[in-house]
Amino acid sequence: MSRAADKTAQAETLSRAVWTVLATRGLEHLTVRAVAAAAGCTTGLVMHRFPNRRALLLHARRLLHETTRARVEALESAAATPREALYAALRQGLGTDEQTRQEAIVWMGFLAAAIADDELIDEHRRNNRAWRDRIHRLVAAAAPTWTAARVATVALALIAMAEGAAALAAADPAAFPAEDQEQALSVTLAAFDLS
Amino acid sequence: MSRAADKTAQAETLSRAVWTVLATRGLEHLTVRAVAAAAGCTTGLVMHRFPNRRALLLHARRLLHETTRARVEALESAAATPREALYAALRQGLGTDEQTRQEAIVWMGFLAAAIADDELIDEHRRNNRAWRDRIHRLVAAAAPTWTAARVATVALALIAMAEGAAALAAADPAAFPAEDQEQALSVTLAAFDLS
DNA sequence: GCGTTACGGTAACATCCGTTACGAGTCGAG
DNA sequence: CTCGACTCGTAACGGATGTTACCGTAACGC
Repeated sequence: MSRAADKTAQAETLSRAVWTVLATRGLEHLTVRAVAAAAGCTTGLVMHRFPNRRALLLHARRLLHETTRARVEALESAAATPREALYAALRQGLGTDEQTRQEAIVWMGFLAAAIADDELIDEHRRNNRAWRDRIHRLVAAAAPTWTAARVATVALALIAMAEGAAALAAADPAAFPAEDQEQALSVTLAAFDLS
Repeated sequence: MSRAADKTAQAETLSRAVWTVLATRGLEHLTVRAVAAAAGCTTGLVMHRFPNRRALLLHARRLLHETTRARVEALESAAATPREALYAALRQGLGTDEQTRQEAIVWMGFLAAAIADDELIDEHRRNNRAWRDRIHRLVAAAAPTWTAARVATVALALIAMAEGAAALAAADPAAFPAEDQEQALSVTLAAFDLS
């Protein structure tokens, strides 16, 4: 038991180290040695916990997915109305503070790494489709009279906007401050009569 | 003269090789040798043309910026009205065909590489700000009665949507087909009364 | 025609990478 | 207490990477 708990705790520590390296040094410096240094251990522990580097990245990717999913679900269940839930879910997907901006950088690093890795790209697609389906469901609940086609189109527009705003803000926080992103989201929801 | 022309032509060939490697193998395999192989030469030519790998990437990044800028300006000057120009500019920023999807992948690869490179991140910011200013100008022309604040907010929403749609489509073309992206753009412009 | 110069390929260099082998230390069962 | 299994750090290996030095060769001025 405690052994198993220790193992998962170590895996989580190493995954967080992967995020740290990815956010601060970028994909090109994401080496096993750099991860070990960020986690405060040696490469021996890393390679004992994961069979190889790809498995390490895949676990870190999945843990990031799980973390953000849990956060969104908490926001969603805390919301009073579907429209509040929709706004809260989209808002956390922007790059409005240091944490979400770093998440966006890590997100993008994984995506760049997924170009040459089938498992990573599969994970990314599964993740993005689940995210789209979630927003789809919230839009449908927020606008019950809409046709399915309009729900799908607006859901796509909304997740694209959140994704793009996060990417823009992650690379240039000064040019895309939090208030501007939130304003853009609010104005767009209002234009769709979803506010 | 011919020497200078040859030099710039070679630099362009090498930059296109950088794009090819970045689009097909990803940032992790973007090595000097891979670029030389894609360009059909050896590393000697590459290192004779550019002082080091970073200069090679920076040149490829700037050439990509210049290429897309020229394409957008051509679309803009060919448009009859500001609203047509706005739609055309945003539409080419989506990931609606193989070329634009590959451009989005390359774009993202450069962004991932820029995390650890000050010159690359500066280039990216300059580029994104110019792009935002262009859309800002087109929105202002398309909606002359709007306040400056609304123009800025809507411009941000629109470039975020285009950027995000391109990223989503580049990673998962099957889930985000061209028609859906175009539909989302059209519907959003209509919601803002810009169609 | 000849010497010079720039061009580009070859090969080497030091370094860093992922991965593996091995050994010291630790914990628990009998 | 002893022995075996497990954990993790150390060190090494083969291979790849960015970069440099060197050398043949083709083009250009005189």
